[in-house]
Amino acid sequence: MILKSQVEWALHCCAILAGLPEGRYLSTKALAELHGLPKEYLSKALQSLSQASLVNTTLGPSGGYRLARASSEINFLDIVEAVEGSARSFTCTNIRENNPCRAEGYCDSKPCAVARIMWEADEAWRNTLRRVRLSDLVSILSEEVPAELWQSTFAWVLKRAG
Amino acid sequence: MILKSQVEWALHCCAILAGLPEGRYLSTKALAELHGLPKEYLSKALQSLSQASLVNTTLGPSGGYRLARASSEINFLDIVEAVEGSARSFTCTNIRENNPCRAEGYCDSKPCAVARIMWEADEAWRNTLRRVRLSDLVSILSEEVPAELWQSTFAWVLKRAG
DNA sequence: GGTTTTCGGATATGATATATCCTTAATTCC
DNA sequence: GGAATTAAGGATATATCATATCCGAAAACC
Ligand code: FES
Ligand code: FES
Repeated sequence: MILKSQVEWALHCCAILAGLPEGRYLSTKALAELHGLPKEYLSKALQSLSQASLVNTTLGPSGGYRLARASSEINFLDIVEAVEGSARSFTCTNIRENNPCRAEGYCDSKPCAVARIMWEADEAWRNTLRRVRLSDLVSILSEEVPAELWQSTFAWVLKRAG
Repeated sequence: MILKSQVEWALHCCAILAGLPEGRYLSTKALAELHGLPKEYLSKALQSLSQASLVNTTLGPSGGYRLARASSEINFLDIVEAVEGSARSFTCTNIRENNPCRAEGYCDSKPCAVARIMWEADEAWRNTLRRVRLSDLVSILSEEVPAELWQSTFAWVLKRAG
């Protein structure tokens, strides 16, 4: 059970977009360069964010991506589910139905106990991600990343933001 | 991020083994038949349980599997990790290192904030699974499964247990 | 009109999950 | 001792999914 690397990419990109001044856009090219990622493939992750309405896009030479709402209104789960999908990690294939002792036509009323427990764990994972806002990540980063690097990075970004 | 179906299989098999009388073994063949699963492939899941020391095995005509310890001493995480592995679902590929603004040779002191948050969610998932014992599942099942089916199933199992 | 950009579709490649087969060694039963 | 049964593990095949690249269309900017 491994999340795709697109999840990491999307999170880092959102953190950068969160620092963008109102109304400016940042292109896939800039985001790919900044993170050392394949531009074409990163583009797919950004498209997922766009389809989930987490970011707005515009075309043309000064186009690119920006957050669709305030970074305090976007949480980690929004981003993770945008690229990873919202399907549960555990799927019940109902093998209990194959029990040869079961009466013909017998139908279970509830989802089975095994699945319910696994789904509970899934919910705990989701709840943790739901509680962390993108703005929280930005706060942490702005404290942890050396001030010099933090500033030069946003200077670099602003030079490329349309 | 999808768990393999072996996880479901292992959980159901453990629930059955938990109902086995002291010292008896149940073969892969019986477990596969009971759940309608490919015997050879289910065998791989059971081997994983064996390598994790969750079950004991014995060879020969009356051989098979039994729990290595009491069902109250085995939790869901034990079983899930036995077949799924214990690697974290999120891996930090350190793309922050690719930032062109970083000074040469600069080395980060801690794991990055993104990874720490994702790992926290992972821990929440694991903790939930850790809190549920195999004996808890058996209790739930014994209440939920119709008494008739529950009894006939264990009669079926006992007839095949060596 | 030419350039730059997002978007979607097509396609290729690699890794992993799923599944089967076969050999070996241990155990039971006769 | 010999035959039958079983788990363990290696080899292999197939399907699905993650990763990655490429291209054409449409939109925006100059
Ligand atoms: S029948 Fe297996 S998890 Fe529901
Ligand atoms: S650098 Fe991306 S998660 Fe650590």
